Amino acid sequence: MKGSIPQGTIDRMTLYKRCLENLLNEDNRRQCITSSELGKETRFSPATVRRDLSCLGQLGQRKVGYRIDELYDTINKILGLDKAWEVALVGAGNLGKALAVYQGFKKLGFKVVVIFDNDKSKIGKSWKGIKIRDTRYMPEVIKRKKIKIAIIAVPFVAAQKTADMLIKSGIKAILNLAPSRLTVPDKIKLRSVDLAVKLENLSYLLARDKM
Amino acid sequence: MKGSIPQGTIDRMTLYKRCLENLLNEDNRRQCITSSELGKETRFSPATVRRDLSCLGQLGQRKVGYRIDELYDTINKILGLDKAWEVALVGAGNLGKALAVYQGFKKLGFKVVVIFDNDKSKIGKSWKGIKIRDTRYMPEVIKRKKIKIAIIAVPFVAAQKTADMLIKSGIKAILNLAPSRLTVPDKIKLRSVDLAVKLENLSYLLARDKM
DNA sequence: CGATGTGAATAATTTCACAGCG
DNA sequence: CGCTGTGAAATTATTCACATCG
Repeated sequence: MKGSIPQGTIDRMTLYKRCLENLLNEDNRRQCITSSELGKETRFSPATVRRDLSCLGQLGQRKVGYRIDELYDTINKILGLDKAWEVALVGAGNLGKALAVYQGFKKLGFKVVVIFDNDKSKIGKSWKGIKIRDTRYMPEVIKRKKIKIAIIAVPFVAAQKTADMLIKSGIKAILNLAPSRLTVPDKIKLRSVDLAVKLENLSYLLARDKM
Repeated sequence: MKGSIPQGTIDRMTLYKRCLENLLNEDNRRQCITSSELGKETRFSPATVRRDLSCLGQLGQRKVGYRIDELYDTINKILGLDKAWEVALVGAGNLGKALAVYQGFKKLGFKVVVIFDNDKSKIGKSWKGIKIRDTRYMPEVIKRKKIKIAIIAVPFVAAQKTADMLIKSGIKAILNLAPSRLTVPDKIKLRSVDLAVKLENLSYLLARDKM
C-alpha cells in the first residue's frame, strides 16, 4: 500500500473492474483470479497487476490469487463508485445526444440528470427522459441538485466559458470533450478527451513508418 | 533532435499546432514566438516546450524564438498532416453520427469518406454526403479506396470483431471509441478513448478528496 | 543581452527478481 | 509448491540550470 496511487494505476483499475464484472456474471463463477490471469485478460503484465492491486491493501492470497468479489468491491470503492453520481451535460448537439442516450454510463453509476443548451429549438425537449434546459438555469439547477460532475460537449469556442460557468455554479469535476485546453482552478478535477490529439497521433505513426 | 519522439511530446505537438494556427490567422501577425509565450498559451513549462521542439531540429533563433510559420509547417509535417487522410467510420449510431457530421476533423485533414453499419434501416442513407454502407462491403471499399485509418464507434460487444475485420480489410490505424480493450497485431497503430475510464477517474478524485 | 538547446538532476512509472508465506 | 508483495533496477518523462550563440 503506497501513499498516493499513480494515475496509470487508477486508469487500469477501471479495466480490471470491467473484467471482474464479467467474471462475476458468469454462470460457473470462480472464486479467485491470479495476477497472471487478470493480466492476460487485460493485457497488462502480472507484475503491473500486482503492483496496482497492492495499492488496495493486501488482498491477495498466496498460491491462490485474489478473491474476485472482494477485489471488485474494493476497486469500486476506491473509484468512488459505491454511490451513484448525478451528472450535468452541457451541449445538446450530436455529441451531447450520443452521450445522453448512451445507457452505458448509468450502469457504471453515472446518471445524466440534466442537459443544458442555448438552442431555443431544443430547450424544453427531453431525451430518454432527461430534460434539456436553458443554460441560464445552470447555476440554480446545479446548486439545487448538488451536482458535482459535468460533461462539456459544446463547440470549441464555448468550452472555456462553459467551464467558468460550471465552476461558478459549484461543479467540482469536469470531463471536457471539446478540443480546447481549459483553464480551471487547482481544486477542480479535470479530465479531457481530445479526439484530434488521438487522430493526429495515428497519422504521426503512419507517416513515421513510411520513413 | 533525439532518436525517437516521446508519446507526450507528440500529444503536445497537436496542441502547439492548434495554438500556432490561431496566431497565423490573426490579423496583425507576429513573426516569432518564444518558448515561454507558447508555454503560457498551452500551459506547459518553457522547458517542456523547448525540449519538445528540439525534437524537430534546431528551429529556434536565440534571442527571438521560433518562426511561427516555419514551426507550424514542421509540426504539421511530423504529424503526417501534409496530406489529407481518408477515414472509414464503423458504427452509425448516435456517436457515429456525431463524428460523421462533425466538421472539425475535415479541417485537420481527416475526411470521413464512408460509414459502415449493419442496420438495414440506415444502409443506403447519407449523412453530410457520406454514404452509409453495409458492413459486408468493408473489405472491398477499404481496399479499393486504400483507406488506412478507421474509427470504431460500435457497441462494446462488436468492437473486437469490427477491429479484426478492419485489419483483414487492410486498415493500418484504428481509433477505438468503444469501451473495450482491443487486441491487434503489433504493426497496427491503435489509440483508444475510453470515456468510462475518464469518468471513473473523476469519481476517484472526488471520493479521495472527501477523505 | 536574451533566447535556445541540452547535459545532468530529478521524478515518476514499469519491470525484474526473489523473499516470504499459506 | 505457487502465488503475492515489494525492494531494487531499469526505463521513461520532466525539470533545472547553464553554456552557447546571434
